[in-house]
Amino acid sequence: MVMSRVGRPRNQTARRQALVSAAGQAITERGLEGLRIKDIADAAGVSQGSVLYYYPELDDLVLEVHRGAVESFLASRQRAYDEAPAGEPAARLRALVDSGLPGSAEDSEHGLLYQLHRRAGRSPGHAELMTSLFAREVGLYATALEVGAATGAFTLAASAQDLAHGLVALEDGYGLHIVSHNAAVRPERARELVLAHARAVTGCPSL
Amino acid sequence: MVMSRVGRPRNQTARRQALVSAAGQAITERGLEGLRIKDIADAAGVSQGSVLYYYPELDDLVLEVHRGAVESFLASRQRAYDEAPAGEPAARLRALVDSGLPGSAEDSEHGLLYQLHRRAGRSPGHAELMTSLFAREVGLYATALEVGAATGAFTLAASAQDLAHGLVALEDGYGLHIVSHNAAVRPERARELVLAHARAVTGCPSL
DNA sequence: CTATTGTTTGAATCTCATCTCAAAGAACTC
DNA sequence: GAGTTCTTTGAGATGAGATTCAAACAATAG
Repeated sequence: MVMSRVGRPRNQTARRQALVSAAGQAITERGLEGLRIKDIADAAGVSQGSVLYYYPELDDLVLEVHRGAVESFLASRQRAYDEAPAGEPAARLRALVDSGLPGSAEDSEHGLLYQLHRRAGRSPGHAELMTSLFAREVGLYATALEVGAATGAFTLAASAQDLAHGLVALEDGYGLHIVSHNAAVRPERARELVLAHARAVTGCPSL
Repeated sequence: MVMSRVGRPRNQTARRQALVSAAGQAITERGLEGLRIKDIADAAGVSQGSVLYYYPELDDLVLEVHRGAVESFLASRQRAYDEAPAGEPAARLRALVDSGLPGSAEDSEHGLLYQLHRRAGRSPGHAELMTSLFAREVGLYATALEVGAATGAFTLAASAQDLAHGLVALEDGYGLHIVSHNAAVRPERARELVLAHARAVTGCPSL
């Protein structure tokens, strides 16, 4: 007798995706600390019971939100890089810098990411996501730097890896202050300072 | 008739100080999200009622914890700077870098600070503290850089202010990853990279 | 000492979000 | 259509923590 395929295997993945999106919205609005099942349910237009049906452990849902935010952020940076003219390493590096800093204190994409990163200190899963994000951002920068060095546009002051590390860390530092409403770190100024640093380590004046 | 000075004006400030210290401990142990009045009371060795007696608004207490953490952190950096040999700008700068990075993922002083900084996005009071901390750290670095430039030990690649900004942001970026358990950012490596950056912008090989 | 006000406590109460669950509804197989 | 499983709901149980409060206690003035 065959284990027959019966019943109602609907669009679990679609529902889950909707819940992840709704949870991201709820976190953006009320913060990670004040996150309530009700908010997620409301944002998704379903009942509280449904949320629990798909995610008996809320932490799993939050982890999915983090994963989604990381992937979408990386995709948007990759896109920014790809859309800049391939023949101009400086333009591509600039595109990376622009895509890596929050545009304002209320930038919701960056805001959500920083919120979720907070959990990394206490949750290995979140730490892993943050580690992966960092490594892939470093990879993006390292590629951009190496291409520039290969074409002669850049003269690297150290290994592409190390410089890429520094750029990502610098970005993260400024980004943290921007989303934290540090009045002394205006987005435009942060952008200038990161670019100045990039200029210094690549020896490329046109940055 | 004189408004007579009667009653029991005891050591309110001492009690408050004790509560602030206890709250800092509780936050370190359980995180800002999981902070319970009971934890604070236990850490301070008093009843829950006493905590509310002094801080009807828990937020006020948390803000005091933040203020205390900022002041003590700045004092320790100032001390590190002062204790390094006054005649050696490179040594003083190195001392600043060392005091600005968490020694490990479990560094409780840095961990507490990053925890508290999280509130800055939603609370003006916390944002102000973070802004003040940043400005004063920039001041420390700027002084160190200017002294070095004045004595000829450093050749600054840009204004001391801008370079100091960059150093603090870099530190914060690495610090964030360290306390977040990003496995790719080891404290020792972060220290090396910050020093390399300092070396690059000061032109001082002995850093 | 006594009155007065500051301090502390712990138990009772309130609040609010999570968790549980039985029943209703929906899609799919046969 | 009948049977089966998946899905959704909402109301009530549960529970953790905040808040209230009256009573006990302490220190100081006079």
